[in-house]
Amino acid sequence: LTNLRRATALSTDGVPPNPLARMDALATPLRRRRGEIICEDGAGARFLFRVEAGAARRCALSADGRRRIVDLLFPGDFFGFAGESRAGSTMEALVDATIVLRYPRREIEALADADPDSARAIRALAFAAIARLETQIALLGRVNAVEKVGAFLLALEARQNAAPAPRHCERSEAIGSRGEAPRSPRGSARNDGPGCVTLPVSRCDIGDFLALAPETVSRSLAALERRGAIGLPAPRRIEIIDRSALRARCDG
Amino acid sequence: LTNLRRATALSTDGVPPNPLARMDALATPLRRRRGEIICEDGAGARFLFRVEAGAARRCALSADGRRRIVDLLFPGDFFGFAGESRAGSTMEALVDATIVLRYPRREIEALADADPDSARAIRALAFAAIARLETQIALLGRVNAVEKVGAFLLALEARQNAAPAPRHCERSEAIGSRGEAPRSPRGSARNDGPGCVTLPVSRCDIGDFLALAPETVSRSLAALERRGAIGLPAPRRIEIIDRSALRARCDG
DNA sequence: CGGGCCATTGAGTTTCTTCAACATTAGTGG
DNA sequence: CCACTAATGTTGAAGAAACTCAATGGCCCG
Repeated sequence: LTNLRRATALSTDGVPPNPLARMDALATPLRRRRGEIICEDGAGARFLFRVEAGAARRCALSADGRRRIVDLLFPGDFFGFAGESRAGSTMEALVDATIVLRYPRREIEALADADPDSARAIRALAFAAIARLETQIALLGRVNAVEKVGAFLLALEARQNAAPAPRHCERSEAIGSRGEAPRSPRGSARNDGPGCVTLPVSRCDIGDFLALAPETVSRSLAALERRGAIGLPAPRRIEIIDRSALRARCDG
Repeated sequence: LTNLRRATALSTDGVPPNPLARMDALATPLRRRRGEIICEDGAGARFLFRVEAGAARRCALSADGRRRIVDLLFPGDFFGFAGESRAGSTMEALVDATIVLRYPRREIEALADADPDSARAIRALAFAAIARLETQIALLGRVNAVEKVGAFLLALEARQNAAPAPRHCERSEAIGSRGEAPRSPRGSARNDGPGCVTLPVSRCDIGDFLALAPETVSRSLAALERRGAIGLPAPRRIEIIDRSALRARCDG
């Protein structure tokens, strides 16, 4: 995947320079503010999505009215592979100035058939999505609430660090220049400094993600702070002090 | 996916008749008995796997010695996309006469580059794996143990029914003819009749899959039986009597 | 027939959830 | 500039749920 990013960054000529750019030529960019819905229900059957900037959550409503966050999406993450025929499935922006590219599924399939490079890129994205989901399964499989939260923090840090530079600068800048400035005082999904994670989600969201009550999330964070594993300078900012203390109990 | 199966079943000529058969030409069939290891650790980085017959579980050992079942695999299911660099990851047969096809990753990638049909088939398999994992996430997100077990039963029934006929008959029969007979008195992963599921796994396995203690699994099954949702003629056989009673509480 | 694995059931304990109150912060309008 | 409001986060206490430990019985296999 790093190769793909590098190729993207270096592309300069007018011809579609790389597989991702060729795909993006088919895409419709969707710009959303915090809390706004990006797509609903069966849209996943006709479209694929990729987060370009910001962050998003994918939710599913149960019959009992409980909300489940199935996936957290950060820049570079794909979504929509499974067809998503499930009802009550929504995708919402977590921060302001979230940009999601929407690809028509049929055209993407046609592009993949015609262009092996694009097909390879799509496979890589699908495999990345699988890895993401498997990490999530390993997370949910933990027994302890503290372990769940600790592993969640490590996974979040890894994913925020894994997307260091904005890709497809030409496109996202073009969009950003005609909207408001992309800075947001508290909603940034980007990592600020080594060992420091800015949570783009509330305690309640984390709870829906980890199958925990929000109070339990709060208590688990407090417990991790007490034992010196993390620091909590602000509710949405977390310093990861003792990474091994988290990993020791949370390694899968 | 049904189109792929139909095409496979109808193929008769000598030329590699369809994408899956072209992929299978690169595969090494692995035949395992119940409990035997199919692959270990980083093998997923070099290979892809597809279950041909029987059933398998994919496990990950935590640091605390706890075992997590990350995925249950039935005929047609793929595995190995994510590279699986995680240590302590194993894949084991759940029933006798389990056959798994092992594909060299590099050759599969090369085939996908050269043959759009194969690439499309691989995408379809990857998307199916994503759907599988998302179902699993929705399962783990449930709060109640009874709900988890109920949803697990429905998902298991759906997946066992989704693979009605053995694919690639020529190949698996050729293998079966030089081994023992594929019948197994209690290990069949196939559905036996409408609304009846044969569990290929122990209560302990189910617990490792759903993040529950085996006793809780047993109690949940007993509770579902008491409320008339299921019948338990034998420990490994489950009649699904009131599907809506399971779905009402377990719909995602 | 004995041994081991699996499944079930019971009792006690830990953990998490729920309900509630309170603190903090951001946004709003006077 | 300040009060007000709403959303969010924290903390406490009671209850429910699941886990652990333990014992029992069934089944298959040697």
